[in-house]
This record gives sequence, C-alpha cells and structure tokens, in this order.
Amino acid sequence: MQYFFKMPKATRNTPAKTKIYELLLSSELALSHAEIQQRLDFTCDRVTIYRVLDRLLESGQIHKIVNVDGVVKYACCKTCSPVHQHNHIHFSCERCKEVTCLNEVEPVYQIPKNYLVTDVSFTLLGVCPQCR
Amino acid sequence: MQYFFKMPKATRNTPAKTKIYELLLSSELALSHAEIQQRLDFTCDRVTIYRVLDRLLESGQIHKIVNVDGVVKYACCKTCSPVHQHNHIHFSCERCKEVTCLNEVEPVYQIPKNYLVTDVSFTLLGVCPQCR
DNA sequence: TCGCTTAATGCAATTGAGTTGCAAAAATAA
DNA sequence: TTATTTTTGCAACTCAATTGCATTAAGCGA
Repeated sequence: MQYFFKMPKATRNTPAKTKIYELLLSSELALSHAEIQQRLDFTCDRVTIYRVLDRLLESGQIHKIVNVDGVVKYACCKTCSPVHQHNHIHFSCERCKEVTCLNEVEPVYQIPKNYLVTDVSFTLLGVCPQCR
Repeated sequence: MQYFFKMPKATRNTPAKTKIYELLLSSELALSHAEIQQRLDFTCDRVTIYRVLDRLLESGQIHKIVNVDGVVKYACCKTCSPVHQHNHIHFSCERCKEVTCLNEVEPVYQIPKNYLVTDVSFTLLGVCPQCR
C-alpha cells in the first residue's frame, strides 16, 4: 500500500486525442477551442475537446496562451521538447487575430527585487507579416 | 454639416465614474470587476461598473490586463500620464493572485522581422514579496 | 435658475466559455 | 476474451460579460 506517492493516472490514446494533437502539431498558429472544433468538423463533442486539451497540457505536450483579448489558445511547442519550456514570445496580430509562437525570440528582463519568478508570459501585439 | 469628422461623444462625470476612478487611483494593485464591486459595497450595478470601466479605458485613464488565469484586471497607470503608455511589466502572484504594475522594470525585446509591434503585454509569474 | 438634450444608470434577459455529473462506450492489461 | 478504468457524449449548470430598454440625472444654453 502506497500512502505518500500517488501514481500518475494512466492516460489512453484515443482517436480524439490523436487528432487534436496532430492538428496542433501541424498548425503554425496557436488555436482556440472553437477553431479546433471547426477544424475537426464538429466530430468531437466540445466537452471532449476541453478534456483532451487538459490532458495534453498536463503531460506537457502542448501549452496554453491567454491572448490579450481574453481568447485562450493552445499550441505545440516545437523547439522545447521533450522538456517543456514556454520561455518564448508570442505574437498576437490585431487584424487577423492570429497568435504565433516566436520561438527564435527570447525574452529579456530584469528580475525585480524580492520577487520569485517561475514563468513568463510575453506577447507582442501588432500586425503580422501577412496583414501588413 | 460635418461629413468626415465625427465628434467624440461627450462623457459626463458621475458619482460612479468618480468613485471607480479614485478606487483604482488609490490602489497599489490591479483590480478585477468583482473586486471593484466589493470595494464599492455593491452600491453600483455590475453593468454600470462594466460601462464606467469601458469609458475610463476609452479615455486612456486606466488600462486593462488579462491575467494568465483569464481574470481581467484594471489599473491606473501612474507613471505614464498624461499620454498613456503601457510599456511596462506586470507581476502576477500565483499564491495571492494579485497583479501589480512593475513600473520600474522595462521590457526588452528584439523586434521580429516583418512584424509591426504596436504594444507589449509582459507578465512575470511567480511569488510576490508578501507571499514568499 | 430652469428646461432641454442626451449620456448614464438599473434591471431583466441573453450570450458564450468553461465545468460538472452521470451513464454508456472503448482502451488497455491480465 | 474478460475485467478494469479511462474516455466520451449528453444535459444541465456556473459565471463573466453583453444587450435592450425605460428611467434618471449631468451639464449646457437660455
């Protein structure tokens, strides 16, 4: 009997999980829940999509971005596997509303006194190359 | 008759607007809609608070921060008046959930090629001095 | 100071994202 | 194949935010 160590719950590979993960893997952009639902032609229940996204977040396969307009987007982080590391900048286009990971740009900041920094959320806002 | 120039809509000073603005002015922290409602002892209708916040945002007297947990907060930007400029870092404490403007810390970044950057949203996540 | 115009307010109803409970279906290990 | 447990789909629910509309009140001009 194990009292102090809780086994991580086993997760299963299901068509929904595979399809959603592959969709995010192949997408250049971060996708919202609604966009994922559309691209799957509404073959998955909306609740299932939320739960699959939670599992993928939990396992570190994807990351979550809360855009400045409040829209939540999900993306596979290509450059930082296998250990997840979201220390990169996102770009949010105010015209097409698309959110992209700028993997090549690293954020620089001075750590303020007495604050303990564990993570960074850095989004540049403006107009993307396609919309200029 | 003016065809091409639309007069900006006149706004009025009301007790609600004054109270909400003074509340944000005197607060060290960014406040959410719910927090504002509480601190006004529920004397204002929640819809009125939303509409006053919209007007204050419109006039540039306050700015809006969408926290990583999705909670929207509002703050007066003390250092950048009269011209509003939100080019500063926010700190979001994962324990007490408070969001602070770190006016003294300026974000540094390389502008990515072909992107037009008009604004910056930079939040450091972690533990604030009070919670360490 | 008084009226008039129009912005602001309060209330009710609505929208939309996200969550929860539960029974049925399906993935995996034995 | 069977048994176990996760995952799914559906319905119902929560909560933040928005909209419509009638009423109230700010503030300008007379």
